[in-house]
Amino acid sequence: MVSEVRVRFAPSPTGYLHIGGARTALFNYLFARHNNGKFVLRIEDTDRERSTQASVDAIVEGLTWLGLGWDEGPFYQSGRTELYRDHVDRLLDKGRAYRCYCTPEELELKRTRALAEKRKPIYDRTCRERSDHPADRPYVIRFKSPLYGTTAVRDMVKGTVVFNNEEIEDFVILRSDGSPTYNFVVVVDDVDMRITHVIRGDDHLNNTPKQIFLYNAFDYTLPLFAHIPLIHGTDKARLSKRHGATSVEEYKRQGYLPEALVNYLVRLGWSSGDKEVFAMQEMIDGFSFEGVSKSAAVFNPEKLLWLNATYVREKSAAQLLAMIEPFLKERGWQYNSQDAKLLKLIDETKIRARTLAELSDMMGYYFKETVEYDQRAANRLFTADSAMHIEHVLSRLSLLNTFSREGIEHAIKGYASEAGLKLGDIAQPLRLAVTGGTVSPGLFEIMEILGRGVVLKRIQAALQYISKGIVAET
RNA sequence: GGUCCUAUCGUCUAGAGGCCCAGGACGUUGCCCUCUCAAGGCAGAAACGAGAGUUCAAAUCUCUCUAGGACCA
Repeated sequence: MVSEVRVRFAPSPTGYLHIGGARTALFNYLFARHNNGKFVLRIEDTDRERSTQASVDAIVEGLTWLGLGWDEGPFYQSGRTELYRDHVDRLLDKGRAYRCYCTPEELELKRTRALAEKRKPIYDRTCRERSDHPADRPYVIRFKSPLYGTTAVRDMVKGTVVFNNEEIEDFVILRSDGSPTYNFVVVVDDVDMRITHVIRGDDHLNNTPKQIFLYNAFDYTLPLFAHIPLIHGTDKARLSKRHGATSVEEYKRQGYLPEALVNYLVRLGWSSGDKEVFAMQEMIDGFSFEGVSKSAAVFNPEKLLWLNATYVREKSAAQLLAMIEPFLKERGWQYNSQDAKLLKLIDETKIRARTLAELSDMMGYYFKETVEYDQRAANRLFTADSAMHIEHVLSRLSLLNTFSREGIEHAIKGYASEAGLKLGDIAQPLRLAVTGGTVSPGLFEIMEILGRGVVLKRIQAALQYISKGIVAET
């Protein structure tokens, strides 16, 4: 029987869930699901100074929001110090590690001297064969790295990458304060959690030979590695805060849908032919490392926006209303989830909105008691001439038996043709009167949704506004 | 500085020697539709980093260079 696939996502809780981290999590998740394996969440909180519970919460919430559920964990490294200590002792007993008493000052001196003599600034292994154990001096524990030969990393993305063992020093596995180092802890944890496939950012590729040394020293079987390329900002440097929004939570707040973000992220470094839009199940079914690219990808907010828009469009009005709830609240707008007219308005508006925030903003005229006019548009459209036309339309609208889309259209188009106007000539001033702006869904639909009372009131208000302006001018 | 990774339109990518004077997507330009804005439809501009080599044939293989990135300090 082939052993079960087990992968892990192992973030440090020192900030929010980063876009890059989210994608690493996603690839792990997809690989696990594709292979009916297990996805483990491990919190790498060995850096107690910088790790916070708030950050753990943010990571958990972010993953949950994205729909990347894990099967085991979260496990915390901070609760596993015994295990690490025990493993250090095992290496010591085996003679694969040793205590190093060199002081930081000595090491610094060795380094600068090596640099001056154009040698590699790696540790010179002074303490490697030392047999005394001065009890009163602080020490670190170093791993006895092989002195010659090569180490090959077999990577599912990069292929086989060969490192010269001479390049790799006797690295520290336990600091003088007794805390284990990253490379050591990762190996112990991955073995302990029976991780079969290590999928992580390619910033770890250079660490991998050290980790392979450790696997070998413990006689553990190696996992398979997959080092996925990093995400870059527009300047091709690793994505960071100065490139704009980098936390998953920020995208949530800006009104992006999790499906859209996931879909965007999966296409950043992975492809399957020409397909662009993927449902989660399609990603799971189609995912493999064959389709993962080797080079870093630049994060493109425009494309994410486009994808988000396509997902917004596919949602029903009821779904969208539920989703924009926090956005409406934030704007102080009251609403009723059973409001059929609001649902209708959402249906009319969603095709024009790219985010939930935009969708909400575009419907402001529905919630506000009165509208404020876009000033430039008002100067252009609210003229004495258009006031005259608007007044005629007003009287026709007030005469309608039923204030329906068809009736409204008939009335307005009828007036326009009788007056020898193009529909646009009258529609734009009316739109401005009713919504306060020049951009909206179809005017007749909007009027029907707002209802006779509001429409007539707003047209009257516009007429008043215009007449005031004209008086002021003359 | 050392080691390692990478290199197709502005961006994400397809392409695994002839199907490629390079395909799709976002963005962009023009046109159509149209009450505005979107959406939609149609059309267009836009790339194999450079140089050697291998081969009848190279975006695809090899080497050098260049450029970017990551890691270690």
